[in-house]
Amino acid sequence: MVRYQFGGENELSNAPMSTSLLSKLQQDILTGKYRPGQKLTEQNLCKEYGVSRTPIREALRQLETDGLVENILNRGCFVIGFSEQDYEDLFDLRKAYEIQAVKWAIERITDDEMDRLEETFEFMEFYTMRGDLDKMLVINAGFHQVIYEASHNRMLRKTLMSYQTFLKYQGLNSIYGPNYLTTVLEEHRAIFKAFTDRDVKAGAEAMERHINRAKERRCE
Amino acid sequence: MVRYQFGGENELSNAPMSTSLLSKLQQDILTGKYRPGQKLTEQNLCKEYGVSRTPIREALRQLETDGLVENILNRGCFVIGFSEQDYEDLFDLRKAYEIQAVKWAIERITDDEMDRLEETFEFMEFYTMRGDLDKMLVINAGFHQVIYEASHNRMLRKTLMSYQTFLKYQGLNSIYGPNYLTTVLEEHRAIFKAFTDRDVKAGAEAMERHINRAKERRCE
DNA sequence: TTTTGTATTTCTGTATACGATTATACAATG
DNA sequence: CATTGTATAATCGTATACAGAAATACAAAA
Repeated sequence: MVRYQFGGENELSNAPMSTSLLSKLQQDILTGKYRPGQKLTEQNLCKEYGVSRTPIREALRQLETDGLVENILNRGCFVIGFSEQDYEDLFDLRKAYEIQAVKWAIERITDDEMDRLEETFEFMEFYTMRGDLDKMLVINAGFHQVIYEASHNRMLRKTLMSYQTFLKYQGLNSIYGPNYLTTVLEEHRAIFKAFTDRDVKAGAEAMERHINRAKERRCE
Repeated sequence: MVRYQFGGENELSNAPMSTSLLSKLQQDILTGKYRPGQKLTEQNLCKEYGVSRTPIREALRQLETDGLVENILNRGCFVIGFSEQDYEDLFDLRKAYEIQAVKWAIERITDDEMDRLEETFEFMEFYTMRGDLDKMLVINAGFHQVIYEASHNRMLRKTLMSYQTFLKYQGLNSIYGPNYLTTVLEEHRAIFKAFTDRDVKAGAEAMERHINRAKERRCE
């Protein structure tokens, strides 16, 4: 079974050029360039992104399965809107999977992945001290991503990655706020400790607390 | 926010004809017509399904985001294989979501949905008595689907529906076996009772037991 | 003014065409 | 015999073409 390598924007290790088109569309929808309910005309998108209809249509099909647009026969693609309830729900869905991820990760993590987790956590400590918010956003995401990798489950990783992307562009994972940086660090420390202790139960509990707090402060 | 209506094969209420192509491909991959690692050549698929490359490619893109095939740049699509571990894991992933679904469903179920759940459960009792296995497979799936609907969360519903499809074609939700029919009925009865009692905690526990048992007997 | 019918335009769904990349076959060379 | 280089064929990615459905515009009628 082929596994993808840990990386930044691109999902696949050897992504086709059209993946960048998909990412752009995804970003433009999630950041609100295209409003919920708005029709995405293929020809307009062609002009907008400078490609022909074929790659546009393929990207739209992927966005459809991702649940970002809805395709109605012979009428076109429409941007799907999300309610306040949807946003709240998302934290619970994510929580369920993050807990499962940390459980499996603690059981299955390789030495190499453990090294990366430790390294990432140390970066987090460093940038928290420095108070570098932008770097922290990236490192925070990276910390969770190492856990996704270490869970060694493709579906779980894929889903949680897409949740991250969703939250990122919706601006729901900001860590701005009073002392959020240090409290988030402590939450992550508890998770990291569960890894060094190889304590699945503690890891699950720490992750649950982490996401619950995140939901409260609407951030990560 | 538009919601899809409860239905059989087709995900969307007004599905384009090409959705049937997607379903066929999905089925053929999951039932093993195309083996893991096998390359899916577009022209071969064109001949096989009697359409041109465009709809084939769009279907492949959707299968890619569904995680059934992997697309490698300029080399083509390859069927993804699943390990024994993957199959086991799937029950835990599904469990996490089914529990969340039943929690939300008990809180959010409408009168109309409650009627459908009751009706479905009564069918289950009837066909269990009759020992009609084929009907039970459909009704079982339907019982869960009503819960997905009642959870009123699009993502959750979509994911659990795709898990059902996966399990169906992989033959992992058979209820064949000694007394499985009656034990499954009792598990579902506990879930149904949680709805009539409006007891979220009991519902979650009943669902957890149900999926745990399902994992044990590798069925639904 | 509102509604209804029709003609025109627009857009989607599908098929086909073309350039670029990759795989294959086979001869030349060590 | 194994290996490398080249030519050919197969296949992918993208652009374009065409048929049919839907939206639009507008005139005619209530």
